[in-house]
Amino acid sequence: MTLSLYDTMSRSKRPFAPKDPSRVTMYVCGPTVYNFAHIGNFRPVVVFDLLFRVLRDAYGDHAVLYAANVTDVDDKINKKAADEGVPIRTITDRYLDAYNADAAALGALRPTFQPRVTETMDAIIAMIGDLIRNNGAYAAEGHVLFDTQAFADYGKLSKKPMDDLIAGARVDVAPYKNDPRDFVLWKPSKPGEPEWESPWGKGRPGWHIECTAMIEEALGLPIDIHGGGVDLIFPHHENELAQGVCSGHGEREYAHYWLHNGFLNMGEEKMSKSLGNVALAHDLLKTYPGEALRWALLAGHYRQELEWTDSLIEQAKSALDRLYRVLDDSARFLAGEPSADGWQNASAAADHAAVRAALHDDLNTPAAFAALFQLADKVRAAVMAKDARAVASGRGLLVEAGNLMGFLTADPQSWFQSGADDDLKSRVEALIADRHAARAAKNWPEADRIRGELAALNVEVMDGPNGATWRIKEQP
RNA sequence: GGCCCGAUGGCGGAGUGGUGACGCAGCGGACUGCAAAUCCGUGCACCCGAGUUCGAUUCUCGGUCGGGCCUCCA
Repeated sequence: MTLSLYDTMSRSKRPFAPKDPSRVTMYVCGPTVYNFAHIGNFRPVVVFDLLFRVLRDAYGDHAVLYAANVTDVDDKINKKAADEGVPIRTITDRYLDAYNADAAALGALRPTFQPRVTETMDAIIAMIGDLIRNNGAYAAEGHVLFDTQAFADYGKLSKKPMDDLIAGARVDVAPYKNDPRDFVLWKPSKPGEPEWESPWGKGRPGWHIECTAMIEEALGLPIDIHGGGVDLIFPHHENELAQGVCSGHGEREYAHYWLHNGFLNMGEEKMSKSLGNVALAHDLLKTYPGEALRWALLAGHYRQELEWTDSLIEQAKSALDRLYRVLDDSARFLAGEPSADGWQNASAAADHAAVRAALHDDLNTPAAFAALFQLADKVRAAVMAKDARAVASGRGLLVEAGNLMGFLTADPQSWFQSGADDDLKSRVEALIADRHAARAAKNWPEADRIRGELAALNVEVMDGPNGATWRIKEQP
């Protein structure tokens, strides 16, 4: 089965072929760690995590190398550290930990490499040196600038004609620039800012060169896939590409596939911290299960824009509830049956294959979800038909297909009872036992009174043939 | 101004030149002591105009509307 991916460079969907199937490389631009990241920052995290999983599924876990960088040199970090009166590293470590915790809660696997700018400084300086030697960059007044004239293909990725880059845009025109489009590779630090020794004086790297150098060091150039948000196409990725090619480090190649995810919008407005309509993943995770947020982030195709609303999250939660209910019901049914005999449910296997096929079609998550539901329906039907081997096989396939996407990783019971502590659980179990007794005595008013009491605890009880089950109701 | 993307039912959201995915929500029924869950059934759409075609939501052109980038936001 071929994997097809939409490549921004060619503006078309094309079959994916890694340069070396035993060593598939992917790089995605990661966070600047100066605060908790908002949910929009996690769209690429989840999208490219899904791609990471699909690649591992296709080429083998150890054949895929995924690097996502951490920017830990930045003005906002400096300011935060100054405000709190703590070392910069304290800030970056703190928010990197928080970021990784949030990403994990959203079901993202840890990337193979997570390079930091501060730990890649030698490679950055070396690459700048190579660019100068290759006549791709020049030093001026303590700065080193990339010479955009030196790269004939500059603007190719973003499809921007060179002339238009000056005509319409307000480019920062500095006296030390040969051309307004030239961008900084190295610059002097301001007083009090972190600085590193370099052949061009003490200073710090420009943003774009950091990523190029981190790719080079973590994966080696060229790479198979480079990912990030659409907003990074220009100037960031355009500049990365120029640097990578002109440095001569990748046989004049950089990335074979450029993938870009669409923006996440808050209601009508673009989501950004300056507008104040921030939804931190850290906060959302207190209210919603990580899988529900992950589902919501994958509800639309990754290249489309996505409106982030409460309704979207609730629909995602309800969709997952349905799947977990099938898992729960089928597990209860199977509990009283002999263990599976290895027979395979061919119909369910076809749906399982459809999930993978949908993902291989440029990560068509909505189609994958549809196949997941079809598979779930078959498991449900097998439960109703009391066909134990069909249930066992189908359920296994459902879990496997869900896991491929980073879903259905929880035990169904804990999914429905998430948020309940042991104290609440024992109280609920006691009340359910009481209610069971009342129902056995056909004491309906008492049974309903207890159900009301459970409802007051935000617990919903469901009577089934094998006793009552319960779950935590929707968060208020 | 330049470049790029999008417009599908109450909501989210795929896809296709001709039998109207999928999910959430709604409605009717079954089941249930009543509910919930589940099952059966059901209503609801392809921005506008022109063209190509036997036939267009799907292709082409033109509009309208919305969004993104051109400013170290994923």
